Amino acid sequence: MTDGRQGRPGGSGPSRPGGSKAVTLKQVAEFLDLSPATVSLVLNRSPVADSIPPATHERVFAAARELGYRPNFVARSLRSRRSFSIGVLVPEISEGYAAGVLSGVEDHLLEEGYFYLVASHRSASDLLEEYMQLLKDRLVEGFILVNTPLAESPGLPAVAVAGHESLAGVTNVVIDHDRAAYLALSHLAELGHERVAYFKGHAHSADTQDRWRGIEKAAESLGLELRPEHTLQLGGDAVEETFSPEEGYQEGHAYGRKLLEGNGDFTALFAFNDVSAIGAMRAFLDAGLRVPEDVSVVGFDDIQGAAFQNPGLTTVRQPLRKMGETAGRILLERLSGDSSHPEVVTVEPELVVRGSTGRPRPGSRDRRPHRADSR
Amino acid sequence: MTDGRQGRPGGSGPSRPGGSKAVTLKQVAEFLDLSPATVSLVLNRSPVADSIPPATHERVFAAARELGYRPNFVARSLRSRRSFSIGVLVPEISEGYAAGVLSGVEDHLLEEGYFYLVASHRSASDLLEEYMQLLKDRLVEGFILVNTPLAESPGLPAVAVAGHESLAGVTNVVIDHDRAAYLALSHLAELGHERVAYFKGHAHSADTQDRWRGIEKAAESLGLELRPEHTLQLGGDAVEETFSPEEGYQEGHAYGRKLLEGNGDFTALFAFNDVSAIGAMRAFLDAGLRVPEDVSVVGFDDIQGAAFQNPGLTTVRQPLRKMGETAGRILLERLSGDSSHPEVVTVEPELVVRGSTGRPRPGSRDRRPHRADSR
DNA sequence: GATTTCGGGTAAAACGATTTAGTCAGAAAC
DNA sequence: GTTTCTGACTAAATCGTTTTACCCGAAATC
Repeated sequence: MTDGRQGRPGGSGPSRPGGSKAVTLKQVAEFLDLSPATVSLVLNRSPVADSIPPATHERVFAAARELGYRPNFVARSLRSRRSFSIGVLVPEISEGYAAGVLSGVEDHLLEEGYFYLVASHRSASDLLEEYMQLLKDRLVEGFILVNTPLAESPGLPAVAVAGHESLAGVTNVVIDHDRAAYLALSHLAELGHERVAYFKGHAHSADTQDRWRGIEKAAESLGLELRPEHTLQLGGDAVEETFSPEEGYQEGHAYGRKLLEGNGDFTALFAFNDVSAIGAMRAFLDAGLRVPEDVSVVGFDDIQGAAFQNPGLTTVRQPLRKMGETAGRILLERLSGDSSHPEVVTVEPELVVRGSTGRPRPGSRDRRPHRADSR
Repeated sequence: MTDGRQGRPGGSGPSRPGGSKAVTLKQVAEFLDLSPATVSLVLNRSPVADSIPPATHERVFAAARELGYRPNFVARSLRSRRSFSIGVLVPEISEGYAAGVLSGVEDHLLEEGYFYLVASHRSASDLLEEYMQLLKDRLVEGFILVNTPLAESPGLPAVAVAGHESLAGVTNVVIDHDRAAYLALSHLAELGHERVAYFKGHAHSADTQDRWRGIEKAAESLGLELRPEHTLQLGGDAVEETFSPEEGYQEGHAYGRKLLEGNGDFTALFAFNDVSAIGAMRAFLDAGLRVPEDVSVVGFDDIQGAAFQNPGLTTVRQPLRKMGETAGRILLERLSGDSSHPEVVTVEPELVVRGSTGRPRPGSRDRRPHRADSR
């Protein structure tokens, strides 16, 4: 709790509709024939007020309630130099990722009496800096940076979600990629798959590297072989560009076909994200393969559309809400004086099994496109 | 622009990293050997400062820049009783609808120097009221209510997006349902469809009624017949409940089957939203019908997954961003003194044609489930 | 030469809290 | 009967602006 202070006037209190000005501390004091100082000390449960008798405490609270006193937040902010607000920077708020994380952030903050100000920087670093400055001007007490690359330490406590760099003083909340890779691959291995193809993410993304390391470890521990010809890097030479879902889908479709054009000797695909998985799945279906009978497909993220595919996409869900909650919690802990903070916190992904994965066909060694009757 | 005031210190200005306190107006004044009043008047381009010679103006600006002066936002707020913030209330921020609208809201507000505070009330009216009060405490200058039912007038200027009621003093930004219905139905009519089935929305939603009226008008003007046996109401008796996408999909699937169990004499479906459209599309495919050859399907919303269906879902896109922008613009206009405001503003939907619609089969009059070979 | 008008400012009162350093009456200690 | 404590408060500074009501010397007007 921030501090249990300032009991909220009960729902029954007078609500001062419209016209009349808000009640100030001074008015409460006059009403009680006390000084504003006393009223303030009592309402804030200051230790200094310990010597004030219980009867007075009660009179003060009763008056505050009766008059519908609500402390002026701005005045209080000015004096105490606290805003009970934090700044959240995201690439774009309408994106599913950012929105999911925000939901978790909000949950925790509002409970503790904080609000947050959001700004979408649309991956423009000048905008990012400008917004950070504006937020500091507004006295935010800390930052949460969602998927936002940062050149230098912000001057305030900060927590990054899926941060790209590790920066001094910034805690990074990330998904446990090792675990994610293990969940996906052990699921496939248990079903009997031995030859799995992969889409790697775009070259410059931090996620790409971490995830790939996770895949290497998991493959090793599960006895799966990683073959270069089964590994396609999405995006090719694109330099950390933001792709629209549409493009991601197209890319997945193209790379799915590309996989088939290789020696095709694989029974499952672990894609880098859901959109490319869906694109690839479509390419396989178009080529007359059946999913999951001929090829199993696993995605990553669990976007909205994943469940509505035919078959539904098996995928590794990122616990966005939880990541947001964690980020919010850690930031608030730091704000209330906990100067020690971990450099990185991982959260557990979750495997969502749907229809796109199944056992490989027994004799699928030399499989080739199997013409389905329909289409 | 809010007011061009307070030239931002150029990027080259001293940035006072960490330690040293922020520069105050008083310090600037002392540095210049002027009074704080003068400096304030000049920096704010007050008309009172007209009598101050240009040379002094320049000295003041130069000093402000050089010292890296940034006005204390909170102090200014306290004095001027303005916060340059607005409160946004949404059912749940991670929902695609709210996030899309927010994106538009943000766009406009940030440009004008405003920030916004969001609170998700999760459709609990007590939470809603509590948050509104907390936001008022924080001196927000107005509200934007996204898809949020309101019992009584908030005490501040407000704009609702997809508001359920029309409330005094609250402008309602809604999609033009008449136009939306016309877009969808004229597309189907042009393709040659004559018998169209409908999913109506849940009974208690305002959208349901408006949309249905739009459908009636459009059907009439296009010479389409509305048959009761082709009209299914989603949700049955559910009382304004929030359904998860999963449930919506299931419902669409069930109702799609229900349609087929009727006399089945329809060649197209106009669903209430994308999830139910996708569910129904799946039901049709499961039943061996082909989309769009046997049945065309049109959705509503254009959710993320709509494009990734097979076939891609033709749908009426709600211009969420634009609705947010409009809401933001109208609210700011009201805040800058424009007391006249429309009661309702409609924005134009957009038809997105994908693969799920096509010409009906010529002799489809007496069609019955056509068993496809696969499945 | 006395009055008015300007030009170029400034003093000081808000805004509404928080908080430190007292004050002041009465009880306790000596 | 002083002195010393307490207990119960309060005065006033402070946070950093904004803004109204002056002020004062010099030029213009009568």
